[in-house]
Amino acid sequence: MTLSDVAREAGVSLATASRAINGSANRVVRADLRERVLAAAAKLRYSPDANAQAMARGRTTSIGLVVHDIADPFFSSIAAGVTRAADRAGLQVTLTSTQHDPSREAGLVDLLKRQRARAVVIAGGRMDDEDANADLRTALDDYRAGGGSVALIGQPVLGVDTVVVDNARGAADLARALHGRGYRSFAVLGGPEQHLTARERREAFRDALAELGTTIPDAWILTGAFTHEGGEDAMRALLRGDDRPQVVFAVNDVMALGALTAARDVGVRVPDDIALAGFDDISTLRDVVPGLTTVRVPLVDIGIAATELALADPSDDVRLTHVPTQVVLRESTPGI
Amino acid sequence: MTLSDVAREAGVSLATASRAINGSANRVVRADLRERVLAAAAKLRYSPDANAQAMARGRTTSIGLVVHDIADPFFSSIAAGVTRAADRAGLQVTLTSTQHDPSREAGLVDLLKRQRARAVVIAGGRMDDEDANADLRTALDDYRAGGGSVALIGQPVLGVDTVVVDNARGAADLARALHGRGYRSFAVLGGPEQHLTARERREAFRDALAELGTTIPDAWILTGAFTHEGGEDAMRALLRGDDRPQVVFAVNDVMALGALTAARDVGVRVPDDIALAGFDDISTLRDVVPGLTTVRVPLVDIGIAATELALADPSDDVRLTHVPTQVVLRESTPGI
DNA sequence: TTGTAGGCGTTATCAA
DNA sequence: TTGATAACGCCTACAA
Repeated sequence: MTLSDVAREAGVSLATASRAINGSANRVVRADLRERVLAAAAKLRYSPDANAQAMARGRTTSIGLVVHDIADPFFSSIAAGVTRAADRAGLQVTLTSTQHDPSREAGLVDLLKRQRARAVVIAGGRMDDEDANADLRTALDDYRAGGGSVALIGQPVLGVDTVVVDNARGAADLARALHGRGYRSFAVLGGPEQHLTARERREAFRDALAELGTTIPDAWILTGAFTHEGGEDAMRALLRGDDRPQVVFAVNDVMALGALTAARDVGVRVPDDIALAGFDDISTLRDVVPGLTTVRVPLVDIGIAATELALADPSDDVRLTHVPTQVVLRESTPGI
Repeated sequence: MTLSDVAREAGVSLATASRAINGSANRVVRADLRERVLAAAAKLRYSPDANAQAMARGRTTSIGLVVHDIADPFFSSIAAGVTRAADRAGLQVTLTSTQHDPSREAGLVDLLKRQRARAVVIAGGRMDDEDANADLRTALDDYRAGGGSVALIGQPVLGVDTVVVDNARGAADLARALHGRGYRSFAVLGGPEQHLTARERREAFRDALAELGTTIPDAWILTGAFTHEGGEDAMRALLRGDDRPQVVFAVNDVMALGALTAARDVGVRVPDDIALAGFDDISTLRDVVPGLTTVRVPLVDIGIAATELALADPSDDVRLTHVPTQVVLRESTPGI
């Protein structure tokens, strides 16, 4: 079962067996000996102990991933990218989830540090809340002090390498595209006040419209949770008003889908009575009718990019990988 | 950084430091010493090395999960259950993916064996193909010989503990429910010929109808991939025919959604022109219109159940956890 | 209750 | 090229 058994069976020393099996760089084993070792290993069904190897080598072969909810298509697509990139690099992925509680991120990083994961990818967007970020920052500094590397997906606010989604550009492009289709009155389901991704999209959308001479009334910039339910609630609140915008922009697709549910519930038709747009282009949209206008974010690629960033040679300065977005116009915003 | 450092800092032996920090069962450390050790650990920002602990203890704290595609809502929901159960048990999840290639399962189990994962959960259904299963069976036997435990989700064909979904019952219930709504002509998008889950659903559906005196013509039992595209292709083929059934049963929701796409493409309305039903009740359905009739499979619970099964005390005989299913009638099958 | 020391399975250094 | 042997960081009899 152990390498010693293999060595004995092959009649060589432990060291030789080790070299024969992992093909250590400069050290070469005579062909016939290697054959014997390999044969012995096969015969004994030897399986190297990754933990022991990790100890001896001083590094593991695993990379950690932190998400809020793996069942959310946003995160599961990113996870698909991470697993693919890790696989290519010969690494395993340790999946951890906050179960929607951002304050657990720091604890998960600590956990991953104990595993001595080589790198960690954190997939949730940041909040504009120094206290909330402080714990995570400490955990990350700690982790990096131990030799681990980190990549964030979202905003580069923690001094570590980050895959930055061009939210502002995407939201502005979307605003212009909708304006181009003739819309002149807008509402925004804006997500949590302090959620940076939500904020970037919200504000860029508003500002781009302002440049075109269209103002969104404050009452039509609603806040709420970054979830399906959050979108649903916000939409319901919006539709309770006397007046109604021509088009609603939800700062992510999941919220937009919640808004769609709410609209249907109260008998408001999309896009006949009100148009709707989201952000992310999650895979779920493939099956949604009417097709939802959105801004495509290449989620799988982002997972890959983050993994590669985290696995790259350490660098002194903070690296940023910018990811472009692309407006995708569909039936939910046919135009006026 | 290491426990020795902590021990030195606290002025105690390595053993005492170890006991103070992990609170080893029967051995008790005097309060003041424990305090000192804990203080030293905190001061030095000590983080136990999980790999070293694993070596010394002879067991790791991780559990492996094998899926075909983490971005598929079916698997990501199961993964959510697995992570939740693992979290509760104080374990980490190592996520591995075959990227849709079932023949990679055996290799992933070998990998997990090298990691000395405590338990492995395999989430893909089995095929009726002894050759294909042989490799996996060998890998699993090997893994279990090394002390690992396994839980399968699907069919109990490999001699290991399995979470068994009552596919036959669900499909039969669905058949009866549709028959009860007045449908008398049916087609089945049946998935891969040898895929056991697909087969169970397909055959039980057909048999239940036969008992009610309704026969499905062979030409209307189509095979194809177990995917969105598979459903789309099969539906397209079906709709090319001169005649058309009243209702189509796709053996899983992802295929049903593909079928929906195909129907829309060729201008066939669901449910006005043709009714449609799926199986699984994946979370995506929440946002699909018309609401898709399906058979609910509690995916998150299955993930939890499989994890608990894999973590349970070893047993000599094969354990099966049966999971009930439930027909959910929605607008896609309003009845005749 | 505390400390000493051996062992977990590999890798890697250093002689031979 | 091969083989002893000392790490790697921790746990746990066994002794004190």
